[in-house]
Amino acid sequence: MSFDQLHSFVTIAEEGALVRAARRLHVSQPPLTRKLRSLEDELGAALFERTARGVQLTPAGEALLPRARRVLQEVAEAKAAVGLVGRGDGAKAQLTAPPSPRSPAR
Amino acid sequence: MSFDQLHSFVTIAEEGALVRAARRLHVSQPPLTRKLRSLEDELGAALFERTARGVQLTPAGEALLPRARRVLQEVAEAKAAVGLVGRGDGAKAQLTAPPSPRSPAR
DNA sequence: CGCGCCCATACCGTGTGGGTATGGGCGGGC
DNA sequence: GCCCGCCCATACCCACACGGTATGGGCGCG
Repeated sequence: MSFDQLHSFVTIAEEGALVRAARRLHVSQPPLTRKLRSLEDELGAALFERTARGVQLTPAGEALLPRARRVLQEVAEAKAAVGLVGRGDGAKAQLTAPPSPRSPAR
Repeated sequence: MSFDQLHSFVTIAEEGALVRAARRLHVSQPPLTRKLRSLEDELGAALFERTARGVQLTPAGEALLPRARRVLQEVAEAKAAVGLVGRGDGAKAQLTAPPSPRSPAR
């Protein structure tokens, strides 16, 4: 699985149609069909019902959607945190101890 | 970025050496070198210091490590949730409303 | 001083991902 | 009833990325 797949999934869910999501993601529709298919395949469950007017979330899809959003957001935060620390800003040094549930003393 | 990259990063951090991580991940060492390099490149910061004895986390790497672990765990939970719902288990239907920030579920 | 451990690079083959072109189904307008 | 537009699926092709093997260079330790 990749973040890209999750991002595609979220966008498809928001747009309600593959073609619209494809336009918003600046890709063409066939790759999206494949990506979604591979994701469903990997998860072992259909995430959308295909209709003539677009797609609609299945229960499995609705279960995944909020989690996918959360994951994507956390990744973005992680990137930002690393960026701050990595570029050597002393003032942000405390970010090295992130707001994680429990800090596993490595 | 991919989950695979994050997983590799975490394993490298735990093992303290690319070769050991490679063995544990059932891949060879060169791909790991590249994967790590591409991750560092994408983040714009070095995550490890390379030494003759292995690798050592930089501040940026230490900032990323717990976040990476968290992301990976959330992905695993998302997969599990979809699996339960998708295979049509009515009893787990309430999983469609996922547990907020973090659940000590597991 | 040699040996072992570890990371980096070079090179190659395969697999995956994206793009274009095309087909089929369904609903709405006339 | 027919035509047109929208949308998803498939087939085919090409390029990039990923993984593996082989090899080189650096450093610490006995």
